[in-house]
Amino acid sequence: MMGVTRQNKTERVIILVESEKDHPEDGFRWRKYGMKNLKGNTNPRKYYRCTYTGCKVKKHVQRSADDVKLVVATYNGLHEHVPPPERIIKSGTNNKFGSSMSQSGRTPFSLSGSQIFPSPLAPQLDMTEYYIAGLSVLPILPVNKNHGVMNRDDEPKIDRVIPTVQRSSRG
DNA sequence: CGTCTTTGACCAGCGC
DNA sequence: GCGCTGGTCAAAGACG
Repeated sequence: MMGVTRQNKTERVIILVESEKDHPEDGFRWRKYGMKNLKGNTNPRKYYRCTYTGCKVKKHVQRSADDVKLVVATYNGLHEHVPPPERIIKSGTNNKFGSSMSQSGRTPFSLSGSQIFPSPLAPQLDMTEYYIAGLSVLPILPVNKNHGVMNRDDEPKIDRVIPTVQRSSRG
């Protein structure tokens, strides 16, 4: 059936990203399955589901009512897999893992271009790093304000904010 | 032809 | 018990 379950026990990761796109790339493949206009936010919330076979990870993306440039991506669950290589390759052909890392050599963490996902069987890994790795390479900012995001079930675990601003040229 | 996006309707949980 | 809100499903259309 619908299966409308309040997953307040599921691993939840909330990431704030400054992006002009409603759905910033994170390395995984997502399929949109719904959209809803929520109260208190003029921007609609979009629901995505991981299309990876067997993966039940879901996420909803919503623009902050305070900053339209701020995209709040809430991940429900953990990926028990790694982003499909094809995805990485395709993305890398442009400016994702491939060029961005190979040329700049800068990595978000201790990850290397060939070891971005060291263990595909490590669901306990901090998936946030994966998300961020796929999103962009930027410093982490402390989250002081909740932007009024999710206050219904419990306190969400906002791991970090990722302002994807073009700061590379600014220096 | 296959995949993905869009959109409306339905159902469940919570508050009053 | 009723109403509101949030979350998900399913069908149709568009694109590669």
